[in-house]
Amino acid sequence: MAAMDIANHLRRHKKSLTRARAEIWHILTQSEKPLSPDEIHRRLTGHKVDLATVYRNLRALKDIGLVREIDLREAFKRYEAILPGQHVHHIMCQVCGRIEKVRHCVVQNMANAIQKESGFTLKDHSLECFGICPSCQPHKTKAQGT
Amino acid sequence: MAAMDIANHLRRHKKSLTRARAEIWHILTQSEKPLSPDEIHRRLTGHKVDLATVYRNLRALKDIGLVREIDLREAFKRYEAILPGQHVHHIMCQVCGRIEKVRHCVVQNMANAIQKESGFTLKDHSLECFGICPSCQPHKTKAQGT
DNA sequence: GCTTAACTTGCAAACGATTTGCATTTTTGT
DNA sequence: ACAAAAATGCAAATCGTTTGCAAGTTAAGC
Ligand SMILES: [Mn+2]
Ligand SMILES: [Mn+2]
Ligand SMILES: [Zn+2]
Ligand SMILES: [Zn+2]
Repeated sequence: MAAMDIANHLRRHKKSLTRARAEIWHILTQSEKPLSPDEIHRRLTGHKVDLATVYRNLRALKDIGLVREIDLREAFKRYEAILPGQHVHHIMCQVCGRIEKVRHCVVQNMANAIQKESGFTLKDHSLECFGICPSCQPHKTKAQGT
Repeated sequence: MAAMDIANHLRRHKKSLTRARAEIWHILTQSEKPLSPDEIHRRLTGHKVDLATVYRNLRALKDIGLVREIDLREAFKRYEAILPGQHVHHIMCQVCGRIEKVRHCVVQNMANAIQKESGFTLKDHSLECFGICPSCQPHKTKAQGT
């Protein structure tokens, strides 16, 4: 989604390109990981933007398909820009909380099998992984108790 | 998880087998779909159980690995009994809300690829699908506009 | 640019799912 | 049955998120 296109995308949906929206969109496109509403709010540096406005805009951007909402089993949701040609999932470290992208999408390969098994037409999916990152791997010692 | 084993499983974790727990567990094992705390609460027929107790017990059962918490993009979480040898995901109809099991797990096949790509040790994952169920399929007519 | 309608925002209050403090009750292990 | 540990009911608190409304901004046509 070129920075230029977002305005058109918004206009098509009768939405304005406001300062808050532009800044939120910028923050999301720059971030390497999905951000919480609060994190986004704290990164807003220009004119004052209310947290409620952040929520309203995240919802608006999500509704028109520019932003994806992600549940990583935290107390809040995270949001990330949907970039063209990118289908991304995530893996979060259960020890340190680090979040990385997983570009591998397993679901698309199996879409047919899932549709066949369920009889549903598959439209969308959530896939998030949890594990232990390289830095948090337990150190192996010679003793290998139970 | 045989009905008998749950008591032992609880005991191993210093948890009691209370009437509320037994009843909640029974409700979960009988349900064909994951239930919300409120749905569970409404299905409790025996002696009075407070909704807070339902929440406390769902958390307890989840913490000791008997119950799984599921996010289907609703305002609440759903819970389901973890039965031995079952690895299940779900697909929800975006039109009528119907929920079906997806016994197919795509992630396990790709676990190695994901671990290789991310460097993480994969421990767990969430995978939920969304689509349109057979009853809600749009009726096809001869006209096929854009 | 000017004008007006449509859309958005700040602010404070409301919401709703979930959690928690505490006195009381139930369950457990002996 | 008994004491200790764990769980419960109840009411209040929490906290992420939403909403009403008056005021401010943006979009579109002159
Ligand atoms: Mn995918
Ligand atoms: Mn799976
Ligand atoms: Zn880590
Ligand atoms: Zn349906």
